[in-house]
Amino acid sequence: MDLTPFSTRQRILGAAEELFARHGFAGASLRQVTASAKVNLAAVNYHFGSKENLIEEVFRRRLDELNARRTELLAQCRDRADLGLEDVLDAFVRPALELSLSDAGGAAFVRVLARAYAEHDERLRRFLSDNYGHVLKEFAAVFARLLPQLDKEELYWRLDIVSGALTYAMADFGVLKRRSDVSEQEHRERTASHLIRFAAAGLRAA
Amino acid sequence: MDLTPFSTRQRILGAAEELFARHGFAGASLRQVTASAKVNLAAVNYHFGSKENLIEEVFRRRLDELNARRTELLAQCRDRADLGLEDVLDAFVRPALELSLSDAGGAAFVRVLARAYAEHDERLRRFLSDNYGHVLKEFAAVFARLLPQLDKEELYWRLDIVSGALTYAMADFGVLKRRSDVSEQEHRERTASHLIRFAAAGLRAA
DNA sequence: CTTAGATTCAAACGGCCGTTTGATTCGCCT
DNA sequence: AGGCGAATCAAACGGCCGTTTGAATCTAAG
Repeated sequence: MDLTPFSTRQRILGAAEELFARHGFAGASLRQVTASAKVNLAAVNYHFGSKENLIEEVFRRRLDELNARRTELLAQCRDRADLGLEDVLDAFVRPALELSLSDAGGAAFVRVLARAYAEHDERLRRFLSDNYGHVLKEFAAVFARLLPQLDKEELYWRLDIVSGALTYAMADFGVLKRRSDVSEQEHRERTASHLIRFAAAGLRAA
Repeated sequence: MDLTPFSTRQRILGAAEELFARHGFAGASLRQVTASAKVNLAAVNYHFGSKENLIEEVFRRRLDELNARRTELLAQCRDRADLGLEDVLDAFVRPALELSLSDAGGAAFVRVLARAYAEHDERLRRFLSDNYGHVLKEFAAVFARLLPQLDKEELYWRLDIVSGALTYAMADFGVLKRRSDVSEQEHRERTASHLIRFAAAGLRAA
């Protein structure tokens, strides 16, 4: 009987995701990762080449899907005649919300994403910018159309603030604790909804 | 001629601040810290007892002053008759802004603070909550008075989002690059000003 | 000057780190 | 059945980690 139907590769990625979320990239060792994944220590370097590459693969596995979904929802926005700020914000936030609800690893990954910002690592930033920067550009263009009163610089300031608030809130970094009478799913959906209303008001500010 | 007029203790704290900001708590080693501070390796354990305690002291040194200044500005708010949201937000943001402009270490510390959120470390969170939680409570009370239309839960949601956006923006985590024709000081002041306007609009949202 | 306490120092401690090796096992194809 | 590449394994590599030691060096009071 095989209790571990997932491949060695997948089990490593899953364990790395959770441990990186909890202890950071430097703080989580490959020994912890491989022990948690119940695979041999050498498997990481066999399948990924190095810890650095493993980190990149942890991002790639989730971001490919996340950004495809964002692009898809944004395309739906473009067709709408009565498009509101809230719709575009939803197209950006909802995929992250869905990811965080999909499974335990998805929730962990949202925290990993937030850690990536804090790390300020140049290689990691370039990797993210090279692979997923175009999606952010597409969103910025749609926001620009909806907020014609803002000049380009002002718009970029505000989008930067929005992405910060979003990253922070979805990663559950705040001090706000989930009430015990609210399910994890309900809690996250409320977070997203509050976030969108707050961000829309901030973007519209005089 | 003594080129290093600061005490061993202070030089360790300064070097630790900068290296923790750049590489994180796990990523910056005591060997890097003591080399950068030009002190003996053993000095850290002599003066602070452990790396954990050093981390706490890095926080204490700056937060005591930061929160005293916040409390002071908040007290001035209480006396004003025509108090606006922006004034209270300013009382919260300005001390962080002043700190980040005071010296290189201050700017580094603002990033260290943001890292503390990302670390999600239980001991660190308790330390921050125990020592500085009362200041946040005072601000929350004043915000509650200015936003009577929001119930308590709604208010806490929004303040949580505000503190996230603030932490993220002041730590320069965004992708927005400072324009070369704007000084570092001017850049940070604009950040604070944009932040306050954005947050005020978000807090006022219907 | 002497002495006691505070501080600094080089060196070493055991332990964990990321990575590599070379042998062994597995799964599949002819 | 035999062979071959892919995958797994235990073991070891050099190196850096946080911490401790005990001697050397300061500093200031008796």
